[in-house]
Amino acid sequence: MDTAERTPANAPGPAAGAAADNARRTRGGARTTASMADVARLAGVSSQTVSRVSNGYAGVTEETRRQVLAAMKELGYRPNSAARALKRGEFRTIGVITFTLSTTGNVRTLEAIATSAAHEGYAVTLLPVALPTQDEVRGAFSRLEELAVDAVIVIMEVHLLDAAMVRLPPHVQVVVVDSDAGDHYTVVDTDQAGGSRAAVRHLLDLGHRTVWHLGGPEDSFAAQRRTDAWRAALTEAGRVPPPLVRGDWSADSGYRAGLELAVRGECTAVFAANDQMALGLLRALHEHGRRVPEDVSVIGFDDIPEASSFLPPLTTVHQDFAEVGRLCVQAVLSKVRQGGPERGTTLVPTRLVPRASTAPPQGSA
Amino acid sequence: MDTAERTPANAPGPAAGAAADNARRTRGGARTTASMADVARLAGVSSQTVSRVSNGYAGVTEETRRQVLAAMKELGYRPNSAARALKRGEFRTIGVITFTLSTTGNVRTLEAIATSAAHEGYAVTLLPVALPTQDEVRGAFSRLEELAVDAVIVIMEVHLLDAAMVRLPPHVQVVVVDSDAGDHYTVVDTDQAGGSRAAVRHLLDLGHRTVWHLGGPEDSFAAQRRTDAWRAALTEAGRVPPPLVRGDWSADSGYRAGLELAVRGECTAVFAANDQMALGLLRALHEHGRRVPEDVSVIGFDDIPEASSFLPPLTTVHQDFAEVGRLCVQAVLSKVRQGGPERGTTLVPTRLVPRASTAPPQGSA
DNA sequence: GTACATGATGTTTGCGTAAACATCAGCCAC
DNA sequence: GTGGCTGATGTTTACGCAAACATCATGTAC
Repeated sequence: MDTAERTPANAPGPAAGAAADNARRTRGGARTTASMADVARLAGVSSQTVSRVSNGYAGVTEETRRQVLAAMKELGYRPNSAARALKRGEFRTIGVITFTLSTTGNVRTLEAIATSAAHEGYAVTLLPVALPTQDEVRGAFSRLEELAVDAVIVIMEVHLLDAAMVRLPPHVQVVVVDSDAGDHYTVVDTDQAGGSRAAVRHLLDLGHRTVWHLGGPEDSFAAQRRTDAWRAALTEAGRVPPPLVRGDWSADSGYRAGLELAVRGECTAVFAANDQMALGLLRALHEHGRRVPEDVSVIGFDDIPEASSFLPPLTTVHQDFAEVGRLCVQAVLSKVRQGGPERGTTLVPTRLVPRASTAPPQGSA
Repeated sequence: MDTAERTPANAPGPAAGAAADNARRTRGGARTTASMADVARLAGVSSQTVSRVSNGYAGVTEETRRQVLAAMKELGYRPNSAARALKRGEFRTIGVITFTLSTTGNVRTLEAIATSAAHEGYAVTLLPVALPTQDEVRGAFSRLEELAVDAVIVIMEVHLLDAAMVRLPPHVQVVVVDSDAGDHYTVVDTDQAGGSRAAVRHLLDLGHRTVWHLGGPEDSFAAQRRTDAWRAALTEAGRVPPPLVRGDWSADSGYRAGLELAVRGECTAVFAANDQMALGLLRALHEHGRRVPEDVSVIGFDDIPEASSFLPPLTTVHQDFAEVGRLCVQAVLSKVRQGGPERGTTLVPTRLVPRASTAPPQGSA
């Protein structure tokens, strides 16, 4: 019994040796970190007192606290988060499930989530889904089931989530970005409709007869909403929506779509559903000798950092990803804390950023 | 009592009633998930047998296994990872510390890390560092100290890591991306030098007298290495390196630097340290009436997806971020498993992607 | 038939922490 | 001074899991 001869008092005295021994005891040959008990022995207090100091509870003498802190430092003590999580029943971790990080929006949102979460003392665990297939999504969620998270933020179309028939750990709260499922989930999203409307109005106000649209992929809810809003804004203004041209968000797809649009002389204004496609579009127009903005005006969506360096600098709709991320964390944590499954959609406003790719039409009219 | 009439089989019998009670016991009013004990009671076996089934050990009768699985399903049992981690002494989690996710490289590497880690049954926890200041870095690491991770991958300059004087939890293994500190850490990185050399050679082979360089920020090791290799390649070829122009990786900074370069008639070829700066450079050259590639050849680094849609499509050096991420995970897990602190640097090769922004010089020579 | 292996299962224990409860000294009121 | 009362600290316990060990049938060798 190494601890048998411990002198009571408040002070370790001869027991200090045993404490040190214990602190560097091994498990399976590997050095283990010191536990609360080790600190307690070295400081000559009970482990509960160490716990109190560790968690910053009142009711510990300044003297005792100092002693404990010193012991912690000497042993290099750090709380074992597994034990802590087990005891407290929470992990202080948020899981984020997202598709490919190749779109600016997802990345910026993720970054904002991580930053906000850190601020709240939460860690963020990343669950990438390589492909938007049911199997992949289901795989991610089944990994999630075994994962140590208190809440989940899903950055993806909710219909894929439903389609995957995932069952989440029952107590895990979910917030979804990019969806219209506000009646089933808590949703935080950019005001896609408002931004699209602003883009269309901007072009109409410049004097264009109508506005063409280079839309995103069919299975994207965000793309769908931008397209719907484009159509609605035109109809409201009494204009006839031209046929829809679709891309897949990539610059290449924008280029291919642009090849079609470039040969249509009647097309003087295009609203691209994101900046990357607008980039490809600019290239296609350029190659066909159609000047921007003299012959064709182009407006994008997102306001990626490079947009101001396009040729010409791109007029676009700015999204506040940081705010989206912040609101996601706030929403999901309020659900965790209050348990309430508040549903509904929160929209983050957008802002039109006029640059050099839009101008009044010059050829016709 | 729905389960009360269950016949004992191997045991409890009258005790079964308590099982149901316990399975739906509450904690602080909130419903708790079922534990192994609950499953065991319902299945009429010991919790150890449940554990065996849960972990796929042999030595369980098919009959028993079925019963246990059925009970698990009925109760919606999922293993508590905190308890598991506490018991096993490992978290199956890798922490990733990184600066801003606004650079393609970091993001792509992160994504590859997450994917590889998932493959190995590991989760990835993200620790963002908002600003490259010592305080921020130190903050990230102090959060890390309380974090449940077995290993850490650092995507940043190691000198910042050292400067922050961080002490990592002793048993946590580290792998660093983007550094030359292979003698102190395990480093995985792109072959910056090889890629830069290839870029310079490509331009010289086209007949350019020399190659200008639009370098990255001074505090970036990657930028430093690209710059060094550029200089070395020129010197080797007997050319005189022109003065260095620097940006900060952003397209805007490339534009500003481009304004300087555009007015220098003797500049016929530029090697930009990344594609974003190349984009800004293209814009500046265009605005000054200098055609690319006829008057000036431009080559980038990274091969971001948009590079093929630039005006003109950008010749660039392709980085295999997926491979970098994969190797990081492999390296860090081998350290975790073998405990060996193998140091040294692993380089991932690059590949030159010729597109339309480079050509033989036409004006002079 | 006894002894002894084998395989299936049950029992005990402890991981590190923190809540709940217990103790104990000092202090105040009357 | 006796009976609370307060504040500081110690003791017990349980969180959920899985390793280590214990048990107990059954089968098999001689």
